[in-house]
Amino acid sequence: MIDIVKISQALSDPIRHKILLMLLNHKECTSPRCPTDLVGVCNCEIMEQFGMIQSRVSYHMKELAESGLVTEIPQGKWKYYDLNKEALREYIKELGVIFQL
Amino acid sequence: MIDIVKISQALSDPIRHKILLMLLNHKECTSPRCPTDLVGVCNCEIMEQFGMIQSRVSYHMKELAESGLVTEIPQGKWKYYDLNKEALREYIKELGVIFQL
DNA sequence: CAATTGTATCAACTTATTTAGATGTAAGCA
DNA sequence: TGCTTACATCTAAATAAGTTGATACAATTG
Repeated sequence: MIDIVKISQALSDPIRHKILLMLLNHKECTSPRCPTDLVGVCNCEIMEQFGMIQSRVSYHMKELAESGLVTEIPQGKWKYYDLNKEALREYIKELGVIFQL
Repeated sequence: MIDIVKISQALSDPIRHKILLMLLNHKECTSPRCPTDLVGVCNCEIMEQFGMIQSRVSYHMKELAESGLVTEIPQGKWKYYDLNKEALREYIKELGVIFQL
């Protein structure tokens, strides 16, 4: 079941909002370090894209994952993220239902 | 223009969420103090419904009004609030557009 | 197996949000 | 006009959220 307040909270931070958009439009990670041919965006990309340190990225990705907006895909040492469009769809659907739109 | 982050922020507080639902299902204020036959919910109702002091209600209603989710209707000494469904509709529409749902 | 790499978590700190109580202001009423 | 009522705003305090640097840990690599 969807938690409207929690998802709203996750969406209410400008950086998380940008990260979600990045996940949406992601291309394969070009870093030679990362395994290629994987779905999702890796932490290193997010760090580079926004000039954020690792623990900060980790914190925000955890928030997003706990809200359900993002799916975590651990790959050995690495961790990838995928936008959970279905959660977003349920969120807007639920808003429509409870506010009778 | 809709500010997704700001509206998400407004929605991300449990009390504000409840207030919005109250505005949605409001009936006429039964308090003998208030002028009748007015659209909207008055502050006194919100205070009573949630057992909140006046300054707290004032704070949250300002947040909601500034996000655009709520319309303020001053009536002399009183202030009434109306749920702005159109803002909610634009919010979910915009989410759909930017996240390509 | 030792060194390296990627991520998680912790503790300390900073910043933002929420709350309560006090005070201000303007409208309505005796 | 003076009193009361409804709401706004300010200040201070409490709580929550976000940031950073340090440390821990597990997977990978040489």
